[in-house]
Amino acid sequence: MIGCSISVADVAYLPIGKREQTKVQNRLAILDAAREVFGELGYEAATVRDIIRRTGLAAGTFYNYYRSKEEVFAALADDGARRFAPILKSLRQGDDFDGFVRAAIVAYFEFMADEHISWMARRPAGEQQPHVQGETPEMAAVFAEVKDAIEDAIAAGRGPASDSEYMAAAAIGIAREVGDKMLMRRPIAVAAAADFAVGMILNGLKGLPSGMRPS
Amino acid sequence: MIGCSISVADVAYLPIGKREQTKVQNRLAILDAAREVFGELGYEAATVRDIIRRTGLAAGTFYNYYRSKEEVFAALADDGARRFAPILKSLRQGDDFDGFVRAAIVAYFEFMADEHISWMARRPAGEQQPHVQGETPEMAAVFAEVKDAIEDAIAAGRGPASDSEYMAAAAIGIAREVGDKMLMRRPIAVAAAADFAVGMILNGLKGLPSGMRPS
Amino acid sequence: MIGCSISVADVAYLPIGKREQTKVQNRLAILDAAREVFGELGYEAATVRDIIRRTGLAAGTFYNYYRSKEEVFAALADDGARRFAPILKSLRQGDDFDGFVRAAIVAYFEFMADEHISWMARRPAGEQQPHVQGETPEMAAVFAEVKDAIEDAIAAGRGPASDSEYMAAAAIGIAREVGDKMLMRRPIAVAAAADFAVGMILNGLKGLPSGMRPS
Amino acid sequence: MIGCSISVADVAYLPIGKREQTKVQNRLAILDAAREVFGELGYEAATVRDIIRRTGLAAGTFYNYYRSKEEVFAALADDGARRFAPILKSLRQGDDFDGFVRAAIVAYFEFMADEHISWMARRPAGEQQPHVQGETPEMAAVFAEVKDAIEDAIAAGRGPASDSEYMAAAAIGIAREVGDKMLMRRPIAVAAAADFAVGMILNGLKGLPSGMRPS
DNA sequence: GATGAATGAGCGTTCATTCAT
DNA sequence: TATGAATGAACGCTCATTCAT
Repeated sequence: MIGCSISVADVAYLPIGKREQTKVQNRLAILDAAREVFGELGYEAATVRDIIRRTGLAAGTFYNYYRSKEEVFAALADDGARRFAPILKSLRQGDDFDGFVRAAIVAYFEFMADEHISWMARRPAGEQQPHVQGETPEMAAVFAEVKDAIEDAIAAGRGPASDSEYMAAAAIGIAREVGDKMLMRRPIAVAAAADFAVGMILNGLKGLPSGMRPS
Repeated sequence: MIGCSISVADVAYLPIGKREQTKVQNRLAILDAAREVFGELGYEAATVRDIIRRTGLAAGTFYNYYRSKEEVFAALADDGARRFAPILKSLRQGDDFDGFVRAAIVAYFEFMADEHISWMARRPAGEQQPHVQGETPEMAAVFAEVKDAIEDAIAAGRGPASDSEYMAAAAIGIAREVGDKMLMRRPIAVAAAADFAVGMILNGLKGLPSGMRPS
Repeated sequence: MIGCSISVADVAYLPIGKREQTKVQNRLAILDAAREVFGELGYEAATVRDIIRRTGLAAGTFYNYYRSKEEVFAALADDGARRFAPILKSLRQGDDFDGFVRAAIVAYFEFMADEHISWMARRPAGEQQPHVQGETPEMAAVFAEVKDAIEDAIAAGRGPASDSEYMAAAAIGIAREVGDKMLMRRPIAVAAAADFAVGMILNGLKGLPSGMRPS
Repeated sequence: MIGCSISVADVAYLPIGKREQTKVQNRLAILDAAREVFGELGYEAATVRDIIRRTGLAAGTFYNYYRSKEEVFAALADDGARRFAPILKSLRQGDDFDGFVRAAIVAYFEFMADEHISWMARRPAGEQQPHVQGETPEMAAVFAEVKDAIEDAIAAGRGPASDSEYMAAAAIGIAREVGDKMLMRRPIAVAAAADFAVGMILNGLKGLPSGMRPS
């Protein structure tokens, strides 16, 4: 399990008074609500009102924690990136390119799957909104991190010697599109999707084993 | 040169009077403004009033031409798809998979380049907006067409036998990301980008010729 | 048959050229459309656009004939009053008060019934709008005329000697309310309604014959 | 004195803080403004923005209290009906028809007079709008109540045996028209107007005492 | 005179944000 | 600090009216 969503322990690791406890809880309530709203409506359609409505807090309280929709979005994204950072760090160090690619893809896909599952699980059973978009700010942020890592690795010459910018772009494109498809299948098969994506990145369509079929 | 953006001549081949001319001009002004706004803000963030403001027309005038943001967006997208249709049609017929992929990518990249150039050219020199997203509705529509074509071809078993949904997704991801990068380089080198993308799709990073470098 | 709706003959009784013919027709088209619209939507909800839409004429053409919704409403009302004038005139002359009241009520009810029937008849069969209001400007104008006549007669001392303003108000109130109910029954029974209203005006509830029942 | 219009004391019997006071004041300001606007322009012509403008509040504030023109109208009408309910209740019980009619008319006229006086009084001296229609939602609601009562009584056979629908209509017509005239006289003489209306309903013009004259 | 597109004020409503409590 | 009503800019859209054709 790579990522776990924000919890009180993440933020309040020091002895705290009643007041701070409330502050932390409010902050978490806002973040949770925001994640849901962004995931359901998408960034543009989401409004601050949507978020505060879901927290049960007063409108003004939101602004004690974040100054705008942008800021709470960034906070979520940062959280995703922060949780992903250790995994990513280890990736940047090895010098086996194939292994690096595989590790990066696996890490990214696992993160996505975890996020997606925990996000879906949090929704009440009978309450299936029709307009779920499915990408949380965390996923977007982690994607950006993976993208940077791949670009760095390729630019640093750890991969084949070709147009490094295009190479990174291609790898990223594969990761994003195959990752999205992966989330739409049941069960979510991270390993299979990662195998596919890595094979595709390294060897293209022609290098794929002919037996692969959707599970 | 595959597509050329809408011009007065396309629509008003029989200009009879001033009234008709103004109508055509206004329609084009709205379409141009809408393309810009969608390109800069994205579909969700764009508002009808943004479009109106950029035309300099009165608010009510917009509604003489289109009933909503959706409708003007659809008009732009349809135009892109319409101009792209003939090229696409020829693509779907051959049965050489490699050739098909190459043709599809080349067609898509050429369309993007044309659109991008004409879009950029239409902007006044000193007026470089900072928030340009760069994807017009036309590009989005054409991308969707190419995506369908690739998915169809792969699902029809014209490519290697593997997980066809993932295969299509991977090819699409490469096309989109490499295409976007291509537009950011000067000069815009369609052939080189297409070579890269096709090589990547078919043979992956490892199959790339080692000499490719950004021009 | 007391009233007949406006016809070409009413307005254009002189030899006329083609152009005048058109002008008359347009004017009538506008008046007819306006009557329908006012009858269906009521004065407030009706818009100039509703009227011109129904004529098939251009928007600007309306303003060659009337300057506003108010003006075309007034024209319809005037027409009603004009057609009703002769009947009313004869009423004002006799000196038998009971007879005057009966004649006034009968004339008013007959006018209403005619208008209502011809207005209903003009609507296409399958096209029963749900929001019909049922009072045309003509009816309103004729009602105002009858009101004046009754007020004049009572103020002139032709009726019982009491508070003449209240007397007229009471008579008017009866005429309006009973008249409206009359229009809602099928068949529309003018004579019976008039009998009732006259009896009520002259002798009150206690003077009514006990056998009267809705037909 | 039957009704008295809404006052702070009615609603805020336990004023706790400034917030609550302001809320009550705003609600009343909106209701007062709405009553004026409806009285002057009529329900159809009145707009939410007319009401807002007259309160001096911001546009959005209206929607903190009422969701629409319909809702604020209903609030006013409900208030009228609510204040009138006890009087009406007692009316429905007796079985002396003449007494019932008198009581109903008196109650209605007294309510109208109170409303009218308090409404006029609330207007600044120099500010006599020309377009006053004079019927507030409260009056309309109470009129509707009286109408129901009379229709019920007559339909129940408590009056003379004749066409009960027409009978009720006639009585209602008298009440409305005579009541309106009453409001235009100074001083407003409720008893005299009621005497007149009752006499008229029961015995018609011919049964009126000959000495009645406007005071 | 007829046309019908252009105009811009105005409508109902929502929203991010502020600030007195 | 939390509250939640007040604010007013902005939105999508309609309308009466004008005026070049």
